[in-house]
Amino acid sequence: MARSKEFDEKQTLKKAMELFWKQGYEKTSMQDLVDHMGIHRRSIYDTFGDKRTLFLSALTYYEEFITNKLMSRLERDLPTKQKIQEVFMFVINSKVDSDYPKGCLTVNTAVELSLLDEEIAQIISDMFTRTENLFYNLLIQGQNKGDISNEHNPELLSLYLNNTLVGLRVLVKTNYNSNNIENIVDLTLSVLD
Amino acid sequence: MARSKEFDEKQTLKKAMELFWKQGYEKTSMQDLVDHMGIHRRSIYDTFGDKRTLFLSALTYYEEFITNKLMSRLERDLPTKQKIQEVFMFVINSKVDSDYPKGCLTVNTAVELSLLDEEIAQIISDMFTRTENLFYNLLIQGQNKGDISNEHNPELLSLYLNNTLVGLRVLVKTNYNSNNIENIVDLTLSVLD
DNA sequence: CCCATTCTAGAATGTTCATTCTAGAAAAGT
DNA sequence: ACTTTTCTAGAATGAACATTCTAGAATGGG
Repeated sequence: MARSKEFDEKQTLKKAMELFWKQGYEKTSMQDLVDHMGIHRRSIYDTFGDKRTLFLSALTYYEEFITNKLMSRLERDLPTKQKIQEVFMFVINSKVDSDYPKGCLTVNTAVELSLLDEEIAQIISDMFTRTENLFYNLLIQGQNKGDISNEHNPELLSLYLNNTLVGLRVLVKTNYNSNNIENIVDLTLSVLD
Repeated sequence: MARSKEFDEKQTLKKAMELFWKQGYEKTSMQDLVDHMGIHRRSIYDTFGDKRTLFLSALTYYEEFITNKLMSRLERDLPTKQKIQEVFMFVINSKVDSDYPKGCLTVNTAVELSLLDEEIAQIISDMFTRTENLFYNLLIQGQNKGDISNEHNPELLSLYLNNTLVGLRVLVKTNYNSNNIENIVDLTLSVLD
């Protein structure tokens, strides 16, 4: 029937994600995206719609991308506390791992767009809730396994852990001392004892 | 000698601060600033320099403004833990208090500009350090007064409290359940017992 | 009164923005 | 070979951007 697409849609979307991740929504121009995605301006509009729609797709892709990376880190059978530490380390390591920008597109977007775009605000809230659920499930598993005390309230703790993680995803972007960041993780986890 | 300025420089700078606070740096145009500051475009450039310079002034003014508001909340003689709670509540209340935008210009700027502007990254790190010092001083006072255990490490705790506060300043911008936010504060403060 | 300065108003400049367009070449199934 | 779609390339559009300009009115100390 017709000519087939020559670029890989996911791969191209990933390129857009990287740019939004590093620069934010407003700072990233369509020209930047054309240069970085490696396909024609017209192809971007045909495939991904306008800038905002492309951004929404990139945001969704980001969550999938990050979740996959994180989950593969959590496959090993570790004590619950250590699993939770893995989640924190995953965010902090992005400071060293230079393949991707420091920080987190979800937090960046929460800060940049939540007050200005109600639809995006809701998407971001949902994403935070899913992270919270991840902690919640780990804690419940821990209580079932017996390495997390039943005295603890998993619902409260998951809110608390999620908030700490949000904070870290801001601090890793600054010139903040990285020893400090590890100390924050240790102290936060001590609540689980 | 000459005609005197008709506008109050601080008051006009405050207007700029409000706009950057709500919209961020990139999203705020000079036209927005002209409309909101109520002085002529030319007067903005003459008085405050270009957009980035104006932003830096607004950021400095913001810290002064917020610090003053916060300090007046801490004048009363309260137990240390309650004083620290006051600091958290101050941030959270901004969610209800509609005079000013939700969230915090410091955190917003950390997220939006730290990776793109080294000078701003340093300014933001310094601002975070000063918040950390605020906590540190409260904790030392508490240990001297005797209502904070000497077992605690004030340096570690000040990092920890600062990070929690950063997280909250992101979450208050989202549609996140506000009951959750109070629970996070309570659980964070329980570490001080 | 005079002159330096700051105000007002809005036009001008030149760049960059997101988006759409024309125009034709390349592929793939019928 | 024909048709349909997607590709390439780059120009066009019209708005918005930061910044600077001309031009004159207002003000205040000498």
